[in-house]
Amino acid sequence: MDNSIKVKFDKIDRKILEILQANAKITNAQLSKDIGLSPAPTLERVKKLEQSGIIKSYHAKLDPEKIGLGVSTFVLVSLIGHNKGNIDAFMKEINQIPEVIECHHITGTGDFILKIIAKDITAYQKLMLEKVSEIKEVDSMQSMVILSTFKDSKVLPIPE
Amino acid sequence: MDNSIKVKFDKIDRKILEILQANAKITNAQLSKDIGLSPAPTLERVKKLEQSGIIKSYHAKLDPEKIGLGVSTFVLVSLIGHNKGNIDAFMKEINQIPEVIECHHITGTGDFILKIIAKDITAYQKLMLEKVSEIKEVDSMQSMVILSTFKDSKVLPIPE
DNA sequence: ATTTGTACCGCATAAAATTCTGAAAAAATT
DNA sequence: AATTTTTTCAGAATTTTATGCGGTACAAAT
Repeated sequence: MDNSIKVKFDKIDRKILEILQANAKITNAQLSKDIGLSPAPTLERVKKLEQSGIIKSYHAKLDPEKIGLGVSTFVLVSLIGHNKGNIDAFMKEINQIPEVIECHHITGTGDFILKIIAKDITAYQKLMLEKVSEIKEVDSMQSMVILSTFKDSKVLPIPE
Repeated sequence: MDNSIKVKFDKIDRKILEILQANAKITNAQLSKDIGLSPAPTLERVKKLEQSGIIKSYHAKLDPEKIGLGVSTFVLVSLIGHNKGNIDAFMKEINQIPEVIECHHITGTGDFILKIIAKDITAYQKLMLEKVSEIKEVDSMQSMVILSTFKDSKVLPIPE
């Protein structure tokens, strides 16, 4: 049995997705030229991709430095227990901390990996001590400070 | 001396940035209502934020599952040497692998952390064996497979 | 061969973005 | 405190873009 949600899209749709991932602000007219269709069916395809949930949302990407966010980190977090209750409680706390941009449940070293962004090291330390460490389900943490980012692509490689 | 690029923005700009991070497809008319200005100055502010580089770009966010990307991982990579030449060579190779979505230079355990996305475990293994491991500057690697993602916010917390 | 459905185009219209002009507010200067 | 200068704003006009609507071609199925 196959429970996965299948949404089919062809070569043209794939091209649309690639373009919109890289540049969501392109006009429909330009997009239609790039993919070799007229504007009407182009827009129709985009709408379908949105409705089907293949395109989830559109976002502006900011320059962290320019808005005063100088420190980004990954944090490996181990919980004291691995039962559902603990994980849910942990997640609830994490969701209330806007500086925690990502939270993934992972295999391997720790239980979770977080991506955190803060103004500076001082603000980061404060955040970790007063917010993250305070979550009672948290056992140990290991921080990895990002020294520089070489690649941060918003374009996923669509298979086939 | 302060070499950082200072770009000032006020409370209204901050609100614009928050909104556009969460929803880049909002119309200028609606955005202007949300922030309490008329369309003309609202657009002017957005354009300035774009020109100053505070807003870097706009992107469509896709559903990885629905485009057939079932496996995401973080990989800690140690290089055999830490000199600039090695790092540059490594970066050059990494940039040619579209499945590597992110690459950050970090402190701590390893030298780099990568975010990789692939169709399935088989494709992931193949990618790691034939592409990533083959980079001669790579010493050791440690993979962390993402079991589930609880938070993946595109909204950075703007300080002040 | 006929039907049925799908995807396309071109055009008309609606909506949105953008530009322009002048007024008001804020900041700086005297 | 008054004046000048600069910045920011609103409203209307214009341009650009998105959207909706037949109508047509093509493909698959009967």
